[in-house]
Amino acid sequence: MKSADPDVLMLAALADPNRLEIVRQLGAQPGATCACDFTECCPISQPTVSHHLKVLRDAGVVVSQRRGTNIYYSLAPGFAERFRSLGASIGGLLQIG
Amino acid sequence: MKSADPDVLMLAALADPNRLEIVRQLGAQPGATCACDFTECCPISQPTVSHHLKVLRDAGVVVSQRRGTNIYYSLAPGFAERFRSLGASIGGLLQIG
DNA sequence: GCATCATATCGAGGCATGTCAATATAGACG
DNA sequence: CGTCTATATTGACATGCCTCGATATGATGC
Repeated sequence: MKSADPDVLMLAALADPNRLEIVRQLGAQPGATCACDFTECCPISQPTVSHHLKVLRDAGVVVSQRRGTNIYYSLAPGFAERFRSLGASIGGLLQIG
Repeated sequence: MKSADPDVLMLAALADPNRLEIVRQLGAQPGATCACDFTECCPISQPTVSHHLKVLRDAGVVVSQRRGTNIYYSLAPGFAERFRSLGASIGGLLQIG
């Protein structure tokens, strides 16, 4: 069943309420966000947050960066472009305006 | 866990290889496509195609229209816009170009 | 080295989802 | 009405995913 398609992987990564909330928070903040902050935004435990971050990382949605003990996450460069071009490839003929 | 968020619903609907293929085919073709044509594009049975089409319909991704015995599907009007605005709400600050 | 904090991994439980065969519904045409 | 084609629904099974508690890893400071 494993879909090797990176587009499906990206969509699946976003298709979870908690992960979408994480990604939205990352998009709303200018810099990077500490992983510890996500335990507050979502009603899930720390291991679950870590799991979701791994899914997002594997899908190429976010990137991580160590800073001392903490690990900071931010949207992957080129993610917005990837999302946009996927939308164009899907509904290309309908983008009238 | 039922996510009432329509964005999550839309993303989940697209996050399946066969459904994404169906949606891509709908986006690539100018008019509407007969449901019977999707049994060729994907290696799945007719009931499964019908199930996927229902998921896409429930998520507001596609719309159906009866024409005699056949049922024709096309991308829902406003889907492209919905997808685009979701991308903007996620990666808004990163859309530099 | 040892204690501590932050994050990741492991293992398991429970629910959702994709898939199919079988059957039902709906329309078209005699 | 009966038959045929096209699509949807049902029921069942297998697999996958989200979640957690427990534990491991990794970095810091004493």
